[in-house]
Amino acid sequence: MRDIAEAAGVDVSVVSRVLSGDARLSVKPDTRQRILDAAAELKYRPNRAARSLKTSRTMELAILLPDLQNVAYATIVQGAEARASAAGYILLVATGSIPERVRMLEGRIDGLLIASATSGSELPAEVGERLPAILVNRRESGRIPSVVMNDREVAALAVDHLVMLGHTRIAHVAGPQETDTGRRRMQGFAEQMRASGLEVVPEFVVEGPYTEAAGFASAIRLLHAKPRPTAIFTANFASAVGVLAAARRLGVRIPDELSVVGFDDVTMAQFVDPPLSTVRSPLAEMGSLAVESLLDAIAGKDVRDVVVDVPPELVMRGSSGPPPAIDASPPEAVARGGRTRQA
Amino acid sequence: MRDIAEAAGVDVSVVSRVLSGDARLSVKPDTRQRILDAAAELKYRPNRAARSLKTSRTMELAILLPDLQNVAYATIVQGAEARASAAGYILLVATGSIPERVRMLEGRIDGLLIASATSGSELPAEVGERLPAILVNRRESGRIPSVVMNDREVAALAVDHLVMLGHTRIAHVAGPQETDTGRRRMQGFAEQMRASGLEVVPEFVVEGPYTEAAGFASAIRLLHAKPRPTAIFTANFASAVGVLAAARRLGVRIPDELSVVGFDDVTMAQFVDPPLSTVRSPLAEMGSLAVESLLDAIAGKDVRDVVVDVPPELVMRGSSGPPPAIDASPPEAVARGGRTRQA
DNA sequence: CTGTTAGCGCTTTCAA
DNA sequence: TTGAAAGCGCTAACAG
Repeated sequence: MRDIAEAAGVDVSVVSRVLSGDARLSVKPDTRQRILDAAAELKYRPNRAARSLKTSRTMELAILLPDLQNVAYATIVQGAEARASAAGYILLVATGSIPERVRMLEGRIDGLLIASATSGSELPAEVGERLPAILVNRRESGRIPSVVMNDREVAALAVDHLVMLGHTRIAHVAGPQETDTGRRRMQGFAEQMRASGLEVVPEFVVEGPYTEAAGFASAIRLLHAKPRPTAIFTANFASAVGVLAAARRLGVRIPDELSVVGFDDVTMAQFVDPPLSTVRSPLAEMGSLAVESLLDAIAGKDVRDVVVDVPPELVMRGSSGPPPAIDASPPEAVARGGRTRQA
Repeated sequence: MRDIAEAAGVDVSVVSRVLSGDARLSVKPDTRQRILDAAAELKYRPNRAARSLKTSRTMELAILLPDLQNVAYATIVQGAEARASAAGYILLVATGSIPERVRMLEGRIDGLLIASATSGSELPAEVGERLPAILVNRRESGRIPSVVMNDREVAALAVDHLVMLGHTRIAHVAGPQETDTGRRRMQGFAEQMRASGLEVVPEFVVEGPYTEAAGFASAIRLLHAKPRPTAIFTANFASAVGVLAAARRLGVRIPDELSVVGFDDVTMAQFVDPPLSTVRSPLAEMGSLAVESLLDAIAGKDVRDVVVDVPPELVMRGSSGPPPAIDASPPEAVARGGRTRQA
């Protein structure tokens, strides 16, 4: 920068003003141009450390993820990354233990997005205080504002789809109930069941981690129930894959004997067997809005909880259909039974 | 830091030495303790920007990924992240256009891992020069050292498995031939075919992107060939999923009529239909070694290309088996045909 | 073993 | 519209 000043015949402070893109043009166009030329000539590259030291801003954000393997988070990150870039920020992606990561990130970032599920109070004190933070895809009572999608509505849409098809014995392979998404999706399931005049049978709700293995195990249990459910709504994609595998293992045909609807419409959903009907949720939008909130928080505005209001869609594929005939009309069956006894 | 110095009754330079964990203990234990206590008391947090400005090191690395959706890269990142953390570095994960990302990362990181496929020369000049860099999972003639796994060997293992099962008409759903992994896996395929005395039929090698859709399309083509292959080796997991879907679509039974072997043993492999036989490759090790090389490069050592030497494993599941009877013994069939004609 | 000193490269008052 | 000057917090010679 000193070199540029010299080359342009001005003071470094002027160079700084020009190169920082200071909008108020208290610089003669001629001078500005000379500086710009000199900078290009000398291939000037700002020293971020010096700039950070002076401004105490790093222009870096970070997002803490539970797991890089979960493709749903990849989509959230895409949305967040796009928004962050647009605002001139770098987005750092990290996984692992929250306190440990916060300790390592501390001082290197201007703000933190937390998408990891935490068991409550393990957030270091500085998070949300000295370090602006936003919870993504989860809410928590406490000082940190959140950005979530309307999981209940999305879940309700799935249930509604199954109800419309004629299902009445609908089960739910739920996510971990210590996670906020797991709870809200289950709530949406239960609410929509009741709203449709259906009972939430306790044995038809099985909780487990968001993994294929857990989905598999849960479905095995559900499919051994008598009578068994005619439809299963799973709280994420991996679980749905597990459910499909379980049905296959037990020889339960989909969708003839069992309908399955998943959560989050990932690319692979259309390539599994059968192609998976899913509800599509606004993951990218959530990431993008989370960054927006975070930028507000950094700017010192006070930030409220946000619920992404992009309406979910249902993508119907081969894994859902009407319930098996005998189940489609249980009242008739009962009636016939009655008649039989009368006869 | 000044406050600590004051509280401990020493100079800030001593504080700096103690808190930087300077190994050479040219500090009286007593003094050291006083400083440590004061630091804890005052909740001292180092200012990274100031430190970076002085040392011109940021203790941050970055890895550039083609795509966050590809779970194989998630595993590479895990390995890299673990190694980086152990060395006190933060690992930044980024995707997108290389030149653009490099521009944004420039000055914020001490080194760069490049796992994105690039079409040749689009690497900015500073990469590998001012900014130490290592190519991960791909090689390229040029100034940047690489860390790769032995893709040829891994691919050969898959072919060998199929040959041992008795297959002779083996096809390959190859990755993009403009990527290094795509080329090397195809090479491994071809070499092992020849080593097994089998011919590489050009129509049995179909190239495409590493996606489900491409795998699907390639398999449709392969399965329309006459005679069609009895086995398909795919260059990644997503393609294998596409191949399974295609076989299903055409009513080709797996493994009875067609064996499928995938590349990269991801969790989901055991939950698809049928469970996918795969070769397991040393992804995490590759990530870890890549960071190791990068640290060497940062330290100014000269770094050579590395090939991860963890031997691959074959994980046999339901998608591979002996070829259909008529194919298992083509010589016999011919012989019988001969006899018939003789009769 | 500890203190003195200079300065990393930049921004930002303040004064001219 | 430009220049002078101070200093962000830390490290690393070097001297004592």
